[in-house]
Parts: sequence; C-alpha cells; structure tokens
Amino acid sequence: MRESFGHLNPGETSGVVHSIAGRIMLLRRQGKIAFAELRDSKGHIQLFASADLTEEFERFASLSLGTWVGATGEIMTTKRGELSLRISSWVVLAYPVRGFGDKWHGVTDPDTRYRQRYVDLWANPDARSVFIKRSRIISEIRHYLESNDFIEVETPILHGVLGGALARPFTTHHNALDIDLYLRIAPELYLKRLVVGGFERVFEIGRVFRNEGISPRHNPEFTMLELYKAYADYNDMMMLTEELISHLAVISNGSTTITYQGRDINLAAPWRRSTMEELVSDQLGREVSLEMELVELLSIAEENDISVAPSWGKGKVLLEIYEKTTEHTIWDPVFVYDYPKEVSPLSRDHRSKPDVVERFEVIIAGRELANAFSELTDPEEQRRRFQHQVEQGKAGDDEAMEMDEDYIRALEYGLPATGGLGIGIDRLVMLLTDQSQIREVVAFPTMRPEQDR
RNA sequence: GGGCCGCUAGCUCAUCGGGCAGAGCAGGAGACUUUUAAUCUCAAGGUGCAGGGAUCGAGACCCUGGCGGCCCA
Repeated sequence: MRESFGHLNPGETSGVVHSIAGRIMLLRRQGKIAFAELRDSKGHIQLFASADLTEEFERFASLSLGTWVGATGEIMTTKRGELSLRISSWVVLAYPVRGFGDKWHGVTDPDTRYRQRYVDLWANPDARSVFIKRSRIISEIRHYLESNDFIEVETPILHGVLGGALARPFTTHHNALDIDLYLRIAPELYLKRLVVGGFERVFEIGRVFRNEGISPRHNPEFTMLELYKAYADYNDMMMLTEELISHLAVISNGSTTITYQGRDINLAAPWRRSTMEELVSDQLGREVSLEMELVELLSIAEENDISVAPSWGKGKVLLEIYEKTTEHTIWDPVFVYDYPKEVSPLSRDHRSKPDVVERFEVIIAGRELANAFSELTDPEEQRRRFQHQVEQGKAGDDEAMEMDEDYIRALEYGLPATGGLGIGIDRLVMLLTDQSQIREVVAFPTMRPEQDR
C-alpha cells in the first residue's frame, strides 16, 4: 500500500477502496474524528475514522490498544501528509483482556520478555526484527545449499548411542521398547551414514540438546546446521564456510562488514587461516607445539593458571591452553586449523603431520561459530578412536562418546573422502543481528519454571 | 557453583535519616473535526517477590528462600 500510494499529496484521496487487518498500537481521538495506528506483520498504517463516514464511530474511537481489527475504506492522505485508510466499515477480530504494556517504553523486563515472548514481539519492534532476520537467514542457508546440489534430510533425534560431539546428553525413555534413549547431541553420525548410502551432498538444520549450564551464550537446546559433501576435504569446507557466511551477511545486513557490539567485523572472503599451534605461539610469545614433551606443555599450562586433569594427553592440554589464552582474543574471522587428534575422534589423520587431524573451527568475535573436518573414513581407525573415547569415559570424562558399532559397520561399506561442516545457527544469528545473548535469538529459551508470580 | 545488582499499580519508573506509598502511560468517565508518544478534566487503581527477625512502628534495616540480570569459574 505504501509503495502504490506513497505518492499521494497531503489531503488527497485515491478513490481506491482497500481492506486490511492488524493490531491497534496507538489511538488518538479528537472529537468526531479519530486516528489509529494499525500494525500487521508487514508494517503499520494509519486508520482515519470520522463520525460521519465510519460505522459505529463511538465504539471505534474507544477501542483499547492491542485490539485486533479488520477495516475497509478508501486510501487517502491526511492534511499532515500521513498515508491513511479512511475507514467505512470495521470489525473486531480479537479483544485483549490483559493490559497493554507502556506504549512508549514497551516491556523491558527481561524475565517477561523471555517467558512471554508473545508480549515482547508486539511490544518491542527490535525483537520482531531479530526473529524476522533469523527466519531469512535460515531460509537463505537452505536456498544456498540447495542451489549447490545439497539435499535436506532429517535424521533421528532419539539416539540409542551417544556420539557425534563431546557433550553431556539428556536421557529419556521409550515405554514400549523399555529402553533408555538420548536426545541427540549432534546429527553427525547419521548424516554420514546417508553419505555411505550414496547421498553425496546432504544437510540438516535441526535442534540438538546438550545437558549443560545456561548462560548468555548457551541454551540447552539449540539449532545446528550440519552438512556433508563427498569428494571434499576441510579445505573445501573452509571455502564453503567463508562464502556462505559472507553471503548471509550481505543478505541480512547488506554488506560483508558488520558491526557487532560496537566493533566492525570484516566477513569478506578469504578469511585468515592459522594453525592452532601458530595462534597459541603468537599469543604466548613463545613456541608451543605438539612436538614438545607433555611435561613441557603442562608447565606452560601451569604458567598460565590453567588446570588440567591427569588423564589428559598433549592434545587435550594444547586445546585447553588455546581455549583459555587465545580463542577469546580473536575478532575478525579466523580458520583455526589442524586440531589435536586426541580431541577429535571423528576427523581424518592429517595427510602429512603427526598427532593432528584435518579439522578447523571458525572463530569470530572470540567465539566458536563453526567446526569442520575431513571426515575419518577408515573403520579400523574409527574403532580405535571410539575405544579411546570409551576409556576416557571410564576415566571420568562425562562428555566422552560411546562405541557405535553400527556406525563402524556403515564405514565398512565405504565412506568416500568427505568434508563435513557444522555451524551453530543461534550464534550465527546473534552475530548477524548484533545480539550479545542467545536468549535474544531463541524465541522460547529454556527458563526455570515460573513460581507463583 | 561464586560475587554484585534488581524485584513497588497492567507497563515504565519514583519516593524515605524507618512514620498512612507517588507519577507517567495503559484501563474507566468526560471535552475536543486532521492527530503523530495528541492535549485537557475527573475518578479508580497496591498483601511493596515470599517467609522470618530486631523496632512503638519496615517496602526501606538484618536473615532465609524465590525469580531475573551482569560478571567470574
């Protein structure tokens, strides 16, 4: 309507009759005329009502803010130049029984905003726009992948065996089979089974569940994109990642340079590529590498006040040093690559370096955004890696994976060289909508139950 | 898990060296024929998060608990 009739001069009528529906956000009465601001999902428009032209004028002029109405009338412009619908007939579609928030301040109490998102969404335009952007981002991911010959698939959320990531699970129970099941911590192992089955490019966008604390950056259930591409490796995944994310930045913000929490981030490809050892060495101003002896790495950890567990090997210690000293210092996107084998049970051995695998994480604004690798395809090596995980579990690591015999059987039928990539959608949306808290991008975040408030 | 902060009308916020709790908006009644958070008049609106304690007297001070936020692990 604004596009078609925005040219009308103040005081002009169009002769066109139109019907619209929405929620009354503001209402100003002046004697025998009244103005209302009607909002729908696309925007807002002014309604103009007058005693001589509008049915049941008195009743219209006394409607409460928040009322849903449908209205029909002629498109016109007021003397002050505001495009309006001069309504002749109208109908109430829903009455609000609960009080409207403050029309100027909206509702700001975070507890109310998160628990009663339906209130937040109509009271705070910023909240609306975040969720609209989220929808566009996810839609664009699908479009991008489909146009690159990926197919979208759905894999089980109820898992009998824990795997695909290092995390503590939620457990549940199936009554008829009388078995305990996990809510998945990652779709990874099922997606690769599909590649074994011949689907060469697959992706899934879905919820995963990790039984850990709630923080500004963690919700127990969150949305992951995982994709797998046959005949590809982690170098291909780097190119795909930087291309996809810089594309999404342009779609959602119009530029590959975005502002996050007051600081610019340049997402234009290509992104910096650095090994974990290089980054840590730079940060600490001394050589740090997996070629060192364990005791040497342990002493570096100690110097930096990093506590380690006795069961950890060199890889786990290096990862811990990296996460505690270096990760949070990265701002512009970096592919941190060549991860310790010890902490990467599903990644292929590096083609030329010992003790590391072909894996990378993307760090932007100090946080992990994506994780990818050249997939481990050798069933015997995979069995050894799972075995190591089982031992870690016995040693007290409650995030360790379990032995997945069926997954090994699938690998025995042959998984071609495959690149895999996982992106945390919520964190991506946070980045692209300039939000510092995951609860701002999850419509209904996990909350403690309401007491009698 | 630790530290700090918050919780007062439907919403956003005040108040005080402990002494009957106050405003704007919303909701109600009324005025007003081109408003833009319209304006004006009137009336109404509260178990001060919950429970204990010291005090003649607590929303305020002390303790415990609840929920939330921020920072840290």
